[in-house]
This record gives sequence, C-alpha cells and structure tokens, in this order.
Amino acid sequence: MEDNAFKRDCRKNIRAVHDAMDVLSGKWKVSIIAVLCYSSQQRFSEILSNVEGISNKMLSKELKELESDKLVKRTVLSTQPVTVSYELTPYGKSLKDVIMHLARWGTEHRQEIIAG
Amino acid sequence: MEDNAFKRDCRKNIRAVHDAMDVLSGKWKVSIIAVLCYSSQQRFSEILSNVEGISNKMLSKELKELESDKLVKRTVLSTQPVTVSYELTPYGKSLKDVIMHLARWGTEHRQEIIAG
DNA sequence: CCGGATCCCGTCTGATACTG
DNA sequence: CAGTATCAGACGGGATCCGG
Repeated sequence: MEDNAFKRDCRKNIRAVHDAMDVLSGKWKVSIIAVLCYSSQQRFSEILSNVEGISNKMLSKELKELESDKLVKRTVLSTQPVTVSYELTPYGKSLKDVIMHLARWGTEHRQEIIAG
Repeated sequence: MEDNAFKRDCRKNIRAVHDAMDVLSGKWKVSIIAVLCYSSQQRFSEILSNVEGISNKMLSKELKELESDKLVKRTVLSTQPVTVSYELTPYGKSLKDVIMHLARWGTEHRQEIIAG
C-alpha cells in the first residue's frame, strides 16, 4: 500500500468514525438503540425498565435526540391514557451490525473492563 | 427462540454494550484508537495532528484514561529532547474490528448524519 | 517536545417533584 | 403513562501559561 493512499484512507476513516460518534455519543444512546434492536415497538416505560440505571429525564432527552437524528421513530397511540411507542427507523436498524460487534467485544472483555 | 432465553440474552448483551461504552465514551477516544489502528507507534504531536480538532489538554487526558484502561501503552524514549510514543496494547487492538465497522457505518451514512 | 496546572464557563446529569 | 420543571453539583473542554 502506498503511503499517500494509506494516509488519505486513514484520514477518511477517522473522519467517518468521528461522524459516527457524533450520533452515538451520549451516555445511554447505544444502550437505548441496543434495547430497541432486541424488541421493536417499545413504550417509554418499557425502555425505562430495560435500560438499567437510566432516569426518565435522561431517557426523554436522549430519545428526543435520537428522534431528531432520524434513528428512532416516535408514535403516539390514542389510547386512554395515552401511550407512546418507539421503534428504530430503517436507518437506525442499520446500526444493528455495529451494536452486535460492540456487544460481542463487551462480552469477551468484560473482565478486563471491570478490572480497569 | 424462547422468550425467556431471548430476554436473558437481551439483558446480557445490553449490559455488554454498556460496559463497552464505559471504556469508549469520551468525545475523542474512539478517534484516537482509530488513529492508532492505522499506524502504531505514534508520538504525541503526531496524534495531535492526526485527530482533527482535539486540543493538547484533551489528548493528554484521554490518552491517560486509555492507558489506565490498558488499551494504550505509553513509552518514553530517552532522546534529546524527550519523545513519547503511544501504541495499542493487544487488548486495544481487539477493538480494531469494532472500529472498522463504525468507520464503515460512518462512511455509508455520512449524508444522513450531516443532514440530521 | 511533551505535556502539567490553572482559570473559567457552559453543559450534563441525578434527585425529586409535579402535570395532562 | 409519558413526560416536564427545577435545583445543584459534577464534568467537559477551551485558552493560556508554565516546566523539564
């Protein structure tokens, strides 16, 4: 591989990684997406109990950001009382592969992570 | 797939994802790791120029955290003046696969990311 | 050259309480 | 049920100057 081609590719990929993190940074976003990967169409309170440790305030905020990034679709159901359901958009679903790799890495290296 | 097995697996994976993000959260960490993936043994100033937009303070801080998480190895070279080189540990290198998937996703979805 | 130390302000986040 | 409001402390991150 030539050095210039390498460096061009390198910078391009680093920018790509940074772009991706722009959307995924945030303490809970990846967890929320992971939860929605495992079961689509979840209500607010379901997500709240599935993401251990998150507060309703944070969940509300991060869901709003994910929605405005077009990763998540919010649907209000006219029930009594009102319920709201969240699901991944096709765009959001495209993250499934990345999330799975993250999960695998986290599983394989749990010991090292905790030890650190 | 049975529902209980599914849910057990689900929670386990969500925890794994959260664990992984514990180590990777931070505005620049993934970018730094990506940079080190593409060329091992880089000096502080090299990383500084390869990660666009980062300040020396942030680089210093995040490198320190990555080091204490055992993802990065720091080596002081007794040159004049002193130079310091950073490289990924084998543990850090195990993230290469994840980073590559992130880069691919970021490349494929650059338009959507920027549009949002 | 490789950072460390300090100042400083804005953002993030948890706890708690409240509303339609 | 699905959020919003408010307060207060923690944290992030830029600028700048300093030391080995």
